[in-house]
Amino acid sequence: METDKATNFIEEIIDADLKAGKYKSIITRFPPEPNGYLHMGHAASICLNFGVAQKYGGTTNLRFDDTNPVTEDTEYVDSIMADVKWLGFNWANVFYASDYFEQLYVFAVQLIQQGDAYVCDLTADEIAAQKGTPTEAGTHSPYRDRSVAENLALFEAMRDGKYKEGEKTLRAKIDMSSSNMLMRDPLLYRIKFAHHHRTGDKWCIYPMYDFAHGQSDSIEKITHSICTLEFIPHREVYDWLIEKLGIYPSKQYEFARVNVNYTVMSKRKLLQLVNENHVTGWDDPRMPTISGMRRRGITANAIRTFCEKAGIAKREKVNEFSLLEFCVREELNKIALRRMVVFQPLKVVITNLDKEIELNIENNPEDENGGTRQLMFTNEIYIEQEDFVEVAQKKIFKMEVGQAIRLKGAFIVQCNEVIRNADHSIAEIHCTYYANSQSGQDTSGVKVQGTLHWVSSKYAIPVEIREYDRLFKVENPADEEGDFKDYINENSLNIVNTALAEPSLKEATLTHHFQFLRKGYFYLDKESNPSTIIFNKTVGLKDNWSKK
RNA sequence: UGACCGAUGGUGUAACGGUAGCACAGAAGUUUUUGGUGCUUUUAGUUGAGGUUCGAAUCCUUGUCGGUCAACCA
Repeated sequence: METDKATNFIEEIIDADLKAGKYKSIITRFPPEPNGYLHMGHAASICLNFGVAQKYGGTTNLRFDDTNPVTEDTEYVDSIMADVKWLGFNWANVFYASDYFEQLYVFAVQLIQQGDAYVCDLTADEIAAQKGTPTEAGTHSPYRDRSVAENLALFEAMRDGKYKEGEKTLRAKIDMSSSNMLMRDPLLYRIKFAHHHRTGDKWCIYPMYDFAHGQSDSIEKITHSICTLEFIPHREVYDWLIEKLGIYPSKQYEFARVNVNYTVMSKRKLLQLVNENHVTGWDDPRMPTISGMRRRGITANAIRTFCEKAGIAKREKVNEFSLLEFCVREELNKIALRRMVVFQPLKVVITNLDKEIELNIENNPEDENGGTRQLMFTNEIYIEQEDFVEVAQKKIFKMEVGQAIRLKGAFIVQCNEVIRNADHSIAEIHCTYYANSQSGQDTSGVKVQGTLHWVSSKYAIPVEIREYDRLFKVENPADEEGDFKDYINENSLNIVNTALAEPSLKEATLTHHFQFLRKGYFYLDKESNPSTIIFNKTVGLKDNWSKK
């Protein structure tokens, strides 16, 4: 059954289970709560859950863990489904924990009948007080020994809306002196008169996570229920409930959440960034959300590669953002169409050119079948301001008076003269071109000191460029003193609106990824329109030079 | 100072009693009509102390450090 060697401890477990004949095939599930957008941490969980099922010939369910109606919404359901699909995974079924509310109620009644659950009248504060502490045993609720009949009647009355929120709960009768706080008679049901995004106002009692998750797993016959480390203490409750109920014994396994430095990876914190307008939305390109990364131009492939390289383990970890950048560049280098865009234009006049010359330039040197595009070389062009230097430096790759340089895909030009404005600032540069130096058919023999990107002033189109920096100034905002928002990098967005692009970029769509030569990888923003063409910088080119 | 989980280069991850390897990051070189890409080389690691063993990252004991748990959240 197994294809390759297990590459992590989860796969080792599955390997062993399959070999032992414990299961014929496996079923996993990805169980998001629809109360926020998916982020890189979820991507790791998605890749793991769908990945192992694929590898071992099993299936994966998408299950919305929608047991808390006050925070959940269909907006999130829609975005989650879109994100999972975009990442490239297909679920066998879409389920909702709310699909099982009736069954869960029956399970609860069974527990009551077995004497394993009771209705408790204690308030939240009272329950907290009698719960004890990690080093001190708790005390029994005075309602712990109600009769089965009384519990049954009370629980039914809870369902019927006879009590107010907080007035009564259903609790499992386990062990108030357990060293595991979660085993001290955990709540199973609470009363909430809230409108549920799917069941509407049908219910006023809702199961807690502990009484929904494992039961849902069991109903779906999930073989390997993979969750994050913080659920380790829940496993004891998970197993206890399944055993008492006598239902399909799904098993829970835990792995470490994936984090990335210089950002935060919690829905609660990301929600704050959105609500307090530190970013423009869940899909702001600076956000580590799947939708944010997608909008920025990061590909699903790159995210999957990143998750694979980040690996699966049982210890808390923080991955370096540079690993993600590497995965993005590796992918984009292969597929991005090369284009030229000048961010800060400097006019260059080719004084000996009296015609327009049509050029064909390759779309991607890494892709033989990438084809070419047409560009016009004209006697007035723009280069990058910083690509002209007045003071000669050692090892320069720039334009300089008296020196020759190549214009990418076009000709070698000799820089002759700087024309100045009244205030002595540079107005334009005058050059002459070598007619026999055309790219690909150069017979000039002229040595150049580098190659520059350029655009024709006649044909160039204005574009807006949005460049992004890390969202936080510190590696791990959650670990710092005080509020994580104190460490927000207020310069994380830089908008360039002086940029001029080669005309082919008018046709850019969201199916294209671009490399603007010598600038980085860029992707059309969803706010782009024919009158304002906007590109997001996905990631810069690797730069070994500016550091030296 | 309870229970549970964990500890391998800067970061992440392998090794399943038998040569500590890989990737990212860093450094050096090379190629290059992108200071990109490619290619070559290279720096750097087993949490401390004891034990078991011919042999320990791995097994045992113990210390240290980190994380989690006392939401009617998931």
